[in-house]
Amino acid sequence: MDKECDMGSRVIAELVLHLGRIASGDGLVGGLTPVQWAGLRYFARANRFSRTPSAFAAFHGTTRGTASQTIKGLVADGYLKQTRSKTDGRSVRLDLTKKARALLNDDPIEVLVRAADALPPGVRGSFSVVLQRLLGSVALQTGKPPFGTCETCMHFEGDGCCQEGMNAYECGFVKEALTADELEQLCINFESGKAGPPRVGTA
Amino acid sequence: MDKECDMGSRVIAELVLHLGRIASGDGLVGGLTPVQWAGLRYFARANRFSRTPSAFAAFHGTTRGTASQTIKGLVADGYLKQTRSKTDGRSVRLDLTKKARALLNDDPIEVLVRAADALPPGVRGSFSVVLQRLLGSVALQTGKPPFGTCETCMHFEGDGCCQEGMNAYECGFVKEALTADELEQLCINFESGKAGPPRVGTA
DNA sequence: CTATTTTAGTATGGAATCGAAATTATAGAC
DNA sequence: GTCTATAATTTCGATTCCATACTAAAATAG
Repeated sequence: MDKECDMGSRVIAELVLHLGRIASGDGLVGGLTPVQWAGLRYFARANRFSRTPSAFAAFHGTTRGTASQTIKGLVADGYLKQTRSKTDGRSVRLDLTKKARALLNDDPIEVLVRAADALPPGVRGSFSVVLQRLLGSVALQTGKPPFGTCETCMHFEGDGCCQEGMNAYECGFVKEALTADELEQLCINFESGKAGPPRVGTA
Repeated sequence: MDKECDMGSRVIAELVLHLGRIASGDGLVGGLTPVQWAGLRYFARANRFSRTPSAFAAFHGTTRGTASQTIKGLVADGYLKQTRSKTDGRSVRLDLTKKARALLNDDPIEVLVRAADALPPGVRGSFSVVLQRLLGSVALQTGKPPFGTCETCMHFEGDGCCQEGMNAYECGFVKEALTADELEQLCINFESGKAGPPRVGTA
């Protein structure tokens, strides 16, 4: 019984790894390596506080040195643009170029996106929830940041209504206002804890 | 609407990749690289028809040359044992040594196994089904073998009852008898098509 | 039976990746 | 001012990966 459960869990773990491997596209796709694709995806999904070499290293589970190399290649090829922070002379922010956004249409994981898109909507939703739960659990065990979005972050404040003297949305961690777009972007400072806030706009 | 669906699917795809990456363990774990771990897992789960360098290359989505190198390293370190086929002088079968089976207890994906084990049984079951469906869809799009088990394979024959002149279980593709254990092992010749046969034993 | 083609597996060389350690530069503490 | 911590980069050796070429055995054609 316990054995049977354990077997099912191990199959799930192996399936996740296998699916990730064959979907990430072996070798070069569109001139980019799997690592470079991972970088492009990250900088496309991360919010402005998280588009740094260090945050990408943490997200990707590698060292800052390796991350720096990957980023250097993407900058040299014209996929990322570097801008130094004005408030912190050490910090650097990376932004995708138009060339990169165009290339993302040929992302090799589109095969997996299409596969997920073929699922019934209800199944897709619950599947996504389970994935995030697994990710949170693994992140907790390995001591890595879970990288969630504002939706379920304990630092998220605001209800979408512009009241006097306060912003519609705000991050209590960096003490800055957030645009509606940024609520869906990944953040390295994510911390689970608060129940999901009310959402407006695209329901 | 279509956009919203697409977004959810893309998030799912990225989650799968990310989860696979951070769960596969960065760098050496127990003296093995992630690729070597993948090899050990494969040869632990594949049936005797599939424990060959070519099958592993197909499963892992790499070339035969790379697979051969990985296997060479595992054989040299005493984790795999090579035996040449008696019927086909070219073919080679790889089997795990006791040393390898012992090491598999320290598999870095145990963090993901534990995470999956913490899911409610019902959720775990349906999650696994969706994973397999995604894998099948991706395999179909990329033209790779889906690598399933007898349970839903169209080549599977038999009902567990030893009748006169026929085996309890048999594979219609390689025309050989199967043991009960082998029904749960991965096979490169898997082809989806037949509804699941009745199962006996561990329900 | 012999020649050709196909298949299984193995080497080799170059490009790329990775991680550890050392380096530079800035921020903040005392 | 000095010291420590942090952000990012550089360098180096080991490893991985893929493409290509190669050997050997089996299947097929004639």
